[in-house]
Amino acid sequence: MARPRTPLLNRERIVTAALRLIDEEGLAALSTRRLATELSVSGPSLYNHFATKDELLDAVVDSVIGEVDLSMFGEAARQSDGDWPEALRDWARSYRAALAAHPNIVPVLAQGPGRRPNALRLADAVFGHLVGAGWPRGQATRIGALMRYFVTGSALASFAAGFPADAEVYDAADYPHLGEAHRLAGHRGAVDEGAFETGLEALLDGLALRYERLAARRST
Amino acid sequence: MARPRTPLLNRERIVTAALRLIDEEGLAALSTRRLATELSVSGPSLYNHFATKDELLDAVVDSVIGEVDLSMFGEAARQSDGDWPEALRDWARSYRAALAAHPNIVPVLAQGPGRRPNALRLADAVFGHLVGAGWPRGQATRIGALMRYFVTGSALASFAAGFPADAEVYDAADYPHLGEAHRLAGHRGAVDEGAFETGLEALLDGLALRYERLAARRST
DNA sequence: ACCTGAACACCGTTCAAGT
DNA sequence: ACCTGAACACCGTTCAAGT
Repeated sequence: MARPRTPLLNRERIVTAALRLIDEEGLAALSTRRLATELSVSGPSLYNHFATKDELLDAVVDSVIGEVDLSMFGEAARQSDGDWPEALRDWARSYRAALAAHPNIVPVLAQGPGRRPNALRLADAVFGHLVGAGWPRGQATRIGALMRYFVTGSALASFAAGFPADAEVYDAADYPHLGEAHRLAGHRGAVDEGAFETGLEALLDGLALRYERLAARRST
Repeated sequence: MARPRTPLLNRERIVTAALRLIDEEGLAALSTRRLATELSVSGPSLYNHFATKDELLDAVVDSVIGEVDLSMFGEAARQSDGDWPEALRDWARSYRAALAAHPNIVPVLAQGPGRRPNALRLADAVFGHLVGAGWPRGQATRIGALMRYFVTGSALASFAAGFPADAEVYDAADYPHLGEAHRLAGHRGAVDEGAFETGLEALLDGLALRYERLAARRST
């Protein structure tokens, strides 16, 4: 065939197929040869669109981050300083939802923004909003970091599904308190969602406490 | 050579060498052939000690979890109900330290305990202590989950090191608030440690608030 | 410019053969 | 029981050749 009149591939088609493969069969299932087969081309064809597999993975990761809603950090939203917990809450939920839809790529994404535009935009929006709300820059950095820790950790894997549904695993002599652990996997959605929401609200309450202390110190 | 009089390998030697390879060159660098070369044997030799590469990885993961201190959950420590935040704080620090020493294996470990004894022991100790301190079982499960979310997220990768040290990356037109982000990587330890400690204390404060509400409801 | 097949240095794993 | 070399079906990537 050689070069066709209209190209068979483009970056977007490749990224979409790669993400689907990662979602359905895991990160390890994404090989350039397998992906090429999926796209009905030969293995080396991909190298006309991405220099390396790593560059392709970068594009996949940034497309996932692009799904995170940042609108709550816009100018219109920043009317009053006290709004930051609401913004952070809405953002964290959207962030988690975007990542949890593609858990197998989270370990790559968690390495940080690197030079990926969508990831840098996200970091910029969060940091800018917190500083605008009155947080000192050093604190704003830490809050951005700890929120990423919590969200990536909660999207990386289901807590409930990490416990085998087989009751035989939990020998009462070895694990006296895990007698019901085999039932966790059956309530996967509720357990994981509940843990995320409890953690998020606890974090926001704890941060609000620190924000009040800051304000009190400033007014003296 | 064939079978030597004293075995060349055992599971412990293999696990130690595998963890070193993962730490120094990343999870992708761990191949059975490479590991065998490192141990001065041929590739297939490893299969006398582990059925698959996955089984070997499981052993590596559990050896890392085995480093987490659980002594704060012992009988002696559970004198009074109000002690749970201190125990949780000490445990979270030890948990994070153990994982952050081997960040490249965290994605594997974050999949949950599976059938790994040390991981199950850890889950059992945390859950048992929280229930013993008066938390309802459902809440105790969520707290165990959210703590794992936060700790694995914070050990998975450095937040600071995720931002390239190259100032050119942060074009002011695109990222108006990231003008200093290139300096983050230089303060890697302080930023990551600070974010973890801030997040941990905020979480514990937020949870203490909920614990008080629980106690208030019970006494009415 | 964009695709192909052939080739290189790798993988995980199986298996028969050795002691 | 524990190691070996040979073999199988895979990898990521390069490159010359085609249109």
